[in-house]
Amino acid sequence: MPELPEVETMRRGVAACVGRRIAAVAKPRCRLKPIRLAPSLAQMRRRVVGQRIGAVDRAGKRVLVRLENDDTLVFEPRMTGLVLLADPPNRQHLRLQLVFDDHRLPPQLMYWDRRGLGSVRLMDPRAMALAFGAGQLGTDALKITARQLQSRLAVSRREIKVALLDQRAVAGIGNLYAAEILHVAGLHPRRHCDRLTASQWQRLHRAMRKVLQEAIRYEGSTLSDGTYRNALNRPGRYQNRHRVYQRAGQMCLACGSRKVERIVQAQRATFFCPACQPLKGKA
DNA sequence: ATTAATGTTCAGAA
DNA sequence: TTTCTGAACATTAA
Repeated sequence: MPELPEVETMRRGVAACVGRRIAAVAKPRCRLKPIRLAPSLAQMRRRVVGQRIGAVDRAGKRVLVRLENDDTLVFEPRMTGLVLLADPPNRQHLRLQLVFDDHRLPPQLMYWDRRGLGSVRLMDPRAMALAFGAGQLGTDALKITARQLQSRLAVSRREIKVALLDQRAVAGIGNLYAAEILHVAGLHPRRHCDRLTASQWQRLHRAMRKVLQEAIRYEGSTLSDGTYRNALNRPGRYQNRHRVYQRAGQMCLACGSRKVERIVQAQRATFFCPACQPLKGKA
């Protein structure tokens, strides 16, 4: 479930390999269905081998490894993908290796993906502009202003929880952090965007920054399945600080008066406190 | 043994 | 145009 805090944590870890040169690209043979890789391994080799890594950036929930020749390797972890510099959780789900030409440690950059829904794509500047520019990906959740957030979302008639997941409106928020953010903001997940006041948009914006920055500080959330790991294969610690996510039936930590509830929106679980997050009124 | 649940993105439909 | 639905995949829990 890598969302903005997890992907940002991966990015920071992977940035340790800036300046190193790629000597080889390998796809470990696994009997699983292969992940989406573009272009073909042979073509990717031709364009990547010999290149030095110039920078490591993030766009929403994707890790961008910039090469000297202006190509970019785009890692999209989706559900269970990891970008690693060290020791993957197992051999079985290792999908791609980029081996460095020096003899320093760690020796390689890896893409690991248990479910294999993610992808690794090599894109030139034109492809990058096409994929990330012009309304494809919204402003990053940590860069957007309260005013921008309101103007992008307030026209929608959707429920706020569902709208926050739309990456074209604001980039980086997923199911877990949408729930946490709305709890801190004191907004019911079923509130409709076009019914929020300016001060509620401000509260939402504040809550969004607070939760995401806090989660980055704790290096993201590793849920009970233990899948998410940072670039050094270490788990995050933010799961211990969740206010509502996956806490259905337990007392709300903020008010202590009501139990956290679980509902389904857009076919996904939503968690919230009915006391802290009223559906109607100013709150 | 089967089925549901997990959560991100995209194609295609409403 | 906007919003909704189901599929992609692997694994675990019920």
